[in-house]
Amino acid sequence: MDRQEQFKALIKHKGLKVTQQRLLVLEVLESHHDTHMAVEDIYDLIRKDHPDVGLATVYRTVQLLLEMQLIDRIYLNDGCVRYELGHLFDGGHKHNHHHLICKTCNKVISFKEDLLERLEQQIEKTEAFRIDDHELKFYGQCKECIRKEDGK
Amino acid sequence: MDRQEQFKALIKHKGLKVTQQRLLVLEVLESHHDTHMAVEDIYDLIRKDHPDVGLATVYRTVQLLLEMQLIDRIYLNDGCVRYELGHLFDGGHKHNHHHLICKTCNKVISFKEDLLERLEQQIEKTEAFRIDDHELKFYGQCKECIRKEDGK
DNA sequence: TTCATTGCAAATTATTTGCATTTGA
DNA sequence: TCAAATGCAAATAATTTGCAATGAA
Repeated sequence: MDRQEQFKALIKHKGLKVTQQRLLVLEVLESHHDTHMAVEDIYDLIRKDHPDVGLATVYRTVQLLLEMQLIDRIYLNDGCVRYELGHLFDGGHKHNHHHLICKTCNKVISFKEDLLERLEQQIEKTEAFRIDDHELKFYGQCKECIRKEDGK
Repeated sequence: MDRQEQFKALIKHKGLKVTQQRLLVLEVLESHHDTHMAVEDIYDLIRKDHPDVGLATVYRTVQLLLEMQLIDRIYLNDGCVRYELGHLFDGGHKHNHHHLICKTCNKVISFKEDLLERLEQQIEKTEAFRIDDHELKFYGQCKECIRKEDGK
């Protein structure tokens, strides 16, 4: 069962309807799976082929997908709210938000790494806090920006 | 030199003025150093004793403190923007944002931990990205909420 | 058919800005 | 004195909501 089928099943199971608009939002997020998209970005891409989809619908759909935990909300430090396809679609294994954020060009690089498990275990013990999920951002400079700065 | 003196010196050095309002914002952040405050929270606290300080001034001051890197902006996943006293005031050592966020009661617990250094080194090598700072959030349930849920 | 969903426009919320007035150095 | 800072109100930006029309089951 591919993502779209999975999504349709989930939607129906909730007693909701599978609409063109919902599929479009999902499609856009799927095809930009490597980036982090603001609602306006999603809206603009949908508009190209479907000019009469409303912005409010995109907001509502994003909200819905978020509640269904199919997408994740990301706050980078530029103040913009962005979204990306969530982990449930990646086979349901444990979720990780790992981002390298360049403070010069604002590029965001995602990476996968599971070295935090030991730390989590330690924290669960010392803080008596059950950890379900984590989000880790490193701020610094990407190689392109380091190179440019050196060249000055 | 205490924080306030340090702040006055920095402000003057920039050719800016030490005003009552700026001191008030700093004071509020200092006395709530354990929490993360929204601009409105800061404004409300200041208002109690100084009813004619304007909200716009608080926004402007927070902006200024942020640029001076004296405070840090935090995005929790409830969509609210909050601020806390930054690391420069803690002696200038390397900055860490470590938060445990309870998904049930939204309580935020801060913790200090430097186990990420090895991971940073590895990433600097494999991704060719220079890391200046990081931010780590663990989402889960705090002990109080675990207890309450068990008691149901 | 029937109720969820949509598009639109208006409302709301958070934040910023223009400007006349005030104030710190 | 005099530019920087302030308070207020108006402007802007992001998001949400009310409602009549539309569309999926």
